[in-house]
Amino acid sequence: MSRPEDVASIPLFEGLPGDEVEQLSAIAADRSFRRGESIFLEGDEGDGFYVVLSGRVKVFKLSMEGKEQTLHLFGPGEPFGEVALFAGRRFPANAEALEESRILFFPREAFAGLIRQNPSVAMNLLALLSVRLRRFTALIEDLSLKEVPGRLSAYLLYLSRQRQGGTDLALDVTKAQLASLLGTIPETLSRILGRMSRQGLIESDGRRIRILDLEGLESLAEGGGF
Amino acid sequence: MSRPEDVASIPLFEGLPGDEVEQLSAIAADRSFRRGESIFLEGDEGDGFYVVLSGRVKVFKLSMEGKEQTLHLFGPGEPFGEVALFAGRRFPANAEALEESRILFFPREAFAGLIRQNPSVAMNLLALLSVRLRRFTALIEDLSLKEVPGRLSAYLLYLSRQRQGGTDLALDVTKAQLASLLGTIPETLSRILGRMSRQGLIESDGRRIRILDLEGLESLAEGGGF
DNA sequence: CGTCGACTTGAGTTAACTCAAATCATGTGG
DNA sequence: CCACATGATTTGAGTTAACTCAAGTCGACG
Repeated sequence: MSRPEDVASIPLFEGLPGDEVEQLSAIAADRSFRRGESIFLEGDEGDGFYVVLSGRVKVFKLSMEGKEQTLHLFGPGEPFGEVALFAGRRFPANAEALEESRILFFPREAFAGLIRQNPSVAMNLLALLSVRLRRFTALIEDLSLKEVPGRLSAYLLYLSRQRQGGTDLALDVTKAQLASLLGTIPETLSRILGRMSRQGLIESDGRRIRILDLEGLESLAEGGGF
Repeated sequence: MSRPEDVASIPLFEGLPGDEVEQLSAIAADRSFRRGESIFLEGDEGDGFYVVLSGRVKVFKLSMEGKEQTLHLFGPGEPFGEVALFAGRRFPANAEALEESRILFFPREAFAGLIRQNPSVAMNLLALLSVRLRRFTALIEDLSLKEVPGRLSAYLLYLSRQRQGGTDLALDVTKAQLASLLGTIPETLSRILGRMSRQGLIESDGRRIRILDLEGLESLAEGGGF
């Protein structure tokens, strides 16, 4: 159903013996999704989990009124939907392809044994879930204890760190997407970008953002007022 | 350092062979904390993890201005601080005893081997982290997509479910604590309890809350307006 | 009985939201 | 190469949930 080299390329399965990889790829389904296509919905039965091969996937919550809170964006090599395997059986959120994406699906049974036999897979999973827990902790902190400018600053600083401290950033998501990631709405994000530009903290042109005052941003991200 | 029967009573170690329990209890430190005493601070090096034997522990984030967001309350049998073992090495939040508590500390090295040798411990941990991830997902949803009355309703319904659908609830935390759990402040919580009482949704007297209109609460928790 | 912590209430402020509309960017078909 | 359609972004005006600060009130315990 899927190619062994694709399975072997997944960090989660790093160091897995060749025959196990073969077995896994025999049962994994290789699926494609178009931009905007739904992969699963909150409440769906979680009969397995997914790994992004190419493209990008958004995992998000939806409120009754239609507001969206993005929990996480996943790119190539990253697994998602595993939580349903270990607790609760149902997906706690929605997943949708942000662009044309190729995605592997591993059915649940394929997996129980694998983990027992391969402690390294279990360790990888533990590390993975821990990292995600840490991210969620940060998101909760942001939502509860920071205002939008603080969250935006934290995000920009995170991007800057990811690029070895570069101050020339190019958003890899739309601003509406970024708003959803920060727990706000596009209008608010737009106004705050404007304000931060006027104050000389950043320079913003479309998806290109240049950081002008790193310390100013840091103080904002820590919780300093405007 | 600690008693084997205490270690054996921890659900995480369920089904662990006797000699492993002995080994673990030999290296686990049995510590006591007074009400309000700090167990660790955000940013501290995580050289191990903890399990509550008795009492209660609050894990929380603190903002610059002193507002607190409770992430989780832990009771007897529950481990906390494990995230630092698998990712990041440092605690992402603060922990403090809410009351006189006895707590076991397991140093990091005690553990790496244990997991490799005992798949069931690894599975227990995976399940544990998954449940926590699910809770955090719900908390993020609450903070981002619901207003305080919705969060409070969800919490009351959760308490009611925990008590087999009973409608007579007794808070086991102070209202200030509850406010922090819901991501708000005591004043706001107080006003909203008042409003919900006036509307006949609940009856509130000190820490005793009686649910009068289950459906009304459910509609609020789903995101319906007041 | 006085004190301390927990809780409530009042008054005023504000960040962020909603709704509506204008503007800009991009890509497609003619 | 232009004109329009579509989606992304910005701007404006008005509203509101929840916050801050300040001042009670309540209740339990020494």
